[in-house]
Amino acid sequence: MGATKTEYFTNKQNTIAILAKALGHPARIAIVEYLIKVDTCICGDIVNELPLAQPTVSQHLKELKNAGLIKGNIEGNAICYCIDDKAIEKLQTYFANISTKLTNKKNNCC
Amino acid sequence: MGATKTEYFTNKQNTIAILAKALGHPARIAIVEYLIKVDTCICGDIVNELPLAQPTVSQHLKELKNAGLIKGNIEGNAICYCIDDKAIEKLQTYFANISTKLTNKKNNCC
DNA sequence: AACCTTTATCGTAATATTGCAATATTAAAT
DNA sequence: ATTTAATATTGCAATATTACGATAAAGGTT
Repeated sequence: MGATKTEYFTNKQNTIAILAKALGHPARIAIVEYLIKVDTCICGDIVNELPLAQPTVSQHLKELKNAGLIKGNIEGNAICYCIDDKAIEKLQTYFANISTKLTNKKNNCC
Repeated sequence: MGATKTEYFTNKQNTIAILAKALGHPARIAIVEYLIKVDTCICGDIVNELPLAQPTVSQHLKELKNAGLIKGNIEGNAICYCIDDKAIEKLQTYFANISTKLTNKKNNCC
């Protein structure tokens, strides 16, 4: 075996898991933070920001893109990457929600 | 190779990545959601809530615990699991923060 | 003590991830 | 047309994850 049994879980659970998994690597966190920091789509230059080889960075970008966290537009011979706001918003809403639920908890914890 | 180069990234980036990674599986999302839903520490019974074998659930619980997302107290022959509020709060703050940054963006996107 | 319940660990198979050198692709520049 | 620059893909080795049967450990119950 060894393959995640996605079919046993809800769409929402799978969606959040996919987004979380995509951010489950420091390089991909660093990429997302960089894209937010520069406050614009960035064409080129992401590779130079990371301490990893170009193919490795390309692969991380691909995973972020597959998860829907970033978008990439071809711009000449470069590619322009930006954050996909919707994905971040999904995560923000999700954690704000469960955080609220925790605050309202009776806290009858052992 | 194949081992994550954590030493190349900041502590904060690694911390968020570890938490996100722990939530990067629908079973672990389901466990966290269940712990929040029941609004108390749950002693036993988590295995019955999931469509996975007991050793698999035990392993997922271990990973959530290692990442600091849940706490487990031994209670007789059962174990009492609860959410670790601090970890959820870390994630909530993190995403609220980058979400705000995105909203304030000039949006000079390609 | 013998038994049951609950949870953890071991061992193992299947699969996925991480990282990079080598190479390919694409499009602009000369 | 050739070169240059940016990014992607391929192929591969090392490692990690996912899942579960079998078994162990720990603490109640009878």
